[in-house]
Amino acid sequence: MSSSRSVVTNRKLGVVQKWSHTLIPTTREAPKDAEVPSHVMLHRAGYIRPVGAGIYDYLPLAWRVLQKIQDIVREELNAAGASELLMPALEPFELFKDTKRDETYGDNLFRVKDRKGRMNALAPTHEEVITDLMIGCINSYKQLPLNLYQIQTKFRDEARPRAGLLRCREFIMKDAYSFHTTVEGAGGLNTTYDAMYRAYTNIFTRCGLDFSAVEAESGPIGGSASHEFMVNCVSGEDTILKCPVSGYAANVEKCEVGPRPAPSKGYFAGEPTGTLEEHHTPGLPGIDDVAAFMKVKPENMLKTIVFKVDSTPEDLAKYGEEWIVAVVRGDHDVNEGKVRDASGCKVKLADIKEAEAKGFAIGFVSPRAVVGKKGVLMLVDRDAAVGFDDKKGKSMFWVTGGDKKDYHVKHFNWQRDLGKDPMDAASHLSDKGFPTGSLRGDDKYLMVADIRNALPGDPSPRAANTALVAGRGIEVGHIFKLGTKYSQAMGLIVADETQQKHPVIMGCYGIGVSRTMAACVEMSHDADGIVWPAPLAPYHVLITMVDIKNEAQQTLAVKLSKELSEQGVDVLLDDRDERPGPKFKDADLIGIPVRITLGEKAMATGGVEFKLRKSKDKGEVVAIDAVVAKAIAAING
RNA sequence: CGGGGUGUAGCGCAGCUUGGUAGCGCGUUUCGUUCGGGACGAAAAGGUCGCAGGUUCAAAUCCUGUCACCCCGACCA
Repeated sequence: MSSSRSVVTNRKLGVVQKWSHTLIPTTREAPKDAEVPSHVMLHRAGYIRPVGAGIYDYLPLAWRVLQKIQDIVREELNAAGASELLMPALEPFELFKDTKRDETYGDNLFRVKDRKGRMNALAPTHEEVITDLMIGCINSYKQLPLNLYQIQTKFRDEARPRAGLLRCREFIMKDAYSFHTTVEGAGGLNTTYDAMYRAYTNIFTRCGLDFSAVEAESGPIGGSASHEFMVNCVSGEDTILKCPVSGYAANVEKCEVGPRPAPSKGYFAGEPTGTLEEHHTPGLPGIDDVAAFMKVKPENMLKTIVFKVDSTPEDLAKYGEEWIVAVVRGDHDVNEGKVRDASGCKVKLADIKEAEAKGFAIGFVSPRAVVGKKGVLMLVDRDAAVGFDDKKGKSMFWVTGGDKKDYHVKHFNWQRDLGKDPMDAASHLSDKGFPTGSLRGDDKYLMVADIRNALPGDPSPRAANTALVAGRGIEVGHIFKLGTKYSQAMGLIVADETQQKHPVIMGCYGIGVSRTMAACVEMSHDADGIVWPAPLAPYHVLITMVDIKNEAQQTLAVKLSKELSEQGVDVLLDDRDERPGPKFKDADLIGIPVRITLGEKAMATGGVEFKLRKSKDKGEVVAIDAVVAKAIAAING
């Protein structure tokens, strides 16, 4: 055994674990509060146990899976040029005050008071800590670029922890931070970002996951500055849209809608379909309720959402309070990020009381509400900015709010009922052919833009005549171009060749390690239990002795375990004094990829039974001296 | 934070309406018979009914408060 004790070795031995010597508390039933498959399976198979809301023990099997994920993460990040370090989970609260994240993170930040009465935070992420570290270590461009990462427990006081390991208050995360003097060129942020994108692709591919890399809500630098890595599975809580031709994929929060032809008669143009009728619509909370009551389809309604501009103190002094009113079709959803981008203003959903004081009858607002109000820009989604239905070849029929409580109107017409002609107000066309307006202009109070969430069936933004298709996913990784947000706020400044001082440009890159384990189970399980991809399985091979008292089986179990582990295979040996039934049930539950069963019948013919967890058949008998090679081939295959 | 729900043995549940000495299944322990997909028989251990008040001769059960957990929504670098 001397070789295995060598300090320097190129061998990696597998482990052999006897089931009776470890803790695998399988259960027939899951706790009633476990609903999602990963939660049920990880509990029943003895991987996790709840400690509190959103807090779990990782039992030996789970910890082995987590370590395998971490090993892959380390190898790929090290190969991508990153260095591992470890920062504390506990940090002084002042660090969060510098970047105002004590406010922006809000109640999600765990706060801990120490014996001296000083406030500390349990870190939800480490931008502040690492920026503070770098301030003390880095002062020249010659020391950059750098890419540093850690794998560590993170804390977030989630409003509602749920779905087992998928949304926890304490979880394991890999977080990386890169530091640069430039965005472009050698050593720039983009180079590292691309390297991390490749590293993430390698990591999730090596984990055996079916995943998509999708564009996510952009960072402060703009462009495609953020990508999410999503495990594809129907139970995912995020909706993603993909273009089947170009490979473009994006989170629904971000997804662009491809070019659509402008209305044939022009935006807003169309004859009234009838006189504007007022209808009393009491006690109808949603668009669908109103639509049903008015006997129209939601797509014939206009939904009007009031945002308030999050003004800087300077703008507030100069322009006063400013508002953005977004109009979309009733069956569409307003996308706040697109409203922000189209208007060029940071916005937030208006406070109901404040908006009502301004004269917006929240819940019953129509486009008419903006007319005559100062400091209001109306953004109209292109699908709502029409008056003529080109498909039907006749003028559109709109139902919208009555601008007073419990009233809606029918036969709203853009040109007639706004009080001003919108075609005139929005007479300037953007380079995309949209009418444009501006918040601080005089009479151009409205503009047309893409401000709604994309939907399946919408045209792809990257391929002609192609429709977007929907999928669902679980976010397991996120890479992000941070820019100078933290370096500027905290003063991480370096001098360049000409002694000019610049804030350092940063990127950050996260992987939810514990969530990846759960997402993998969501993606890969059946009615009987977990089906691990070999790279993440806690053990590669499960050897089951049908009768532990049978000496031939004992001898063979030891022999096969030794041969497999010497080849680097991790072996779990079911040596429990149980009847075969429960052993097979447990084998399926815990999901080890290869099961080798030592039983009298097969051994009488010089063989053992060999079965893959993922296959539905009953397995086959394999000659004893061929089984090691066959197992390794199956694991590597 | 809004809406809904649940706390009774390790797990899953019944009992509560109509107050009267706490039960079932699984699991656990022992013995026997079994032994290839969650065996059978016998015996046994295990619960201050989430917690605190109150009503009552008497509270798992009725009342008040409180805590915990879960689900839907809001939220989610």
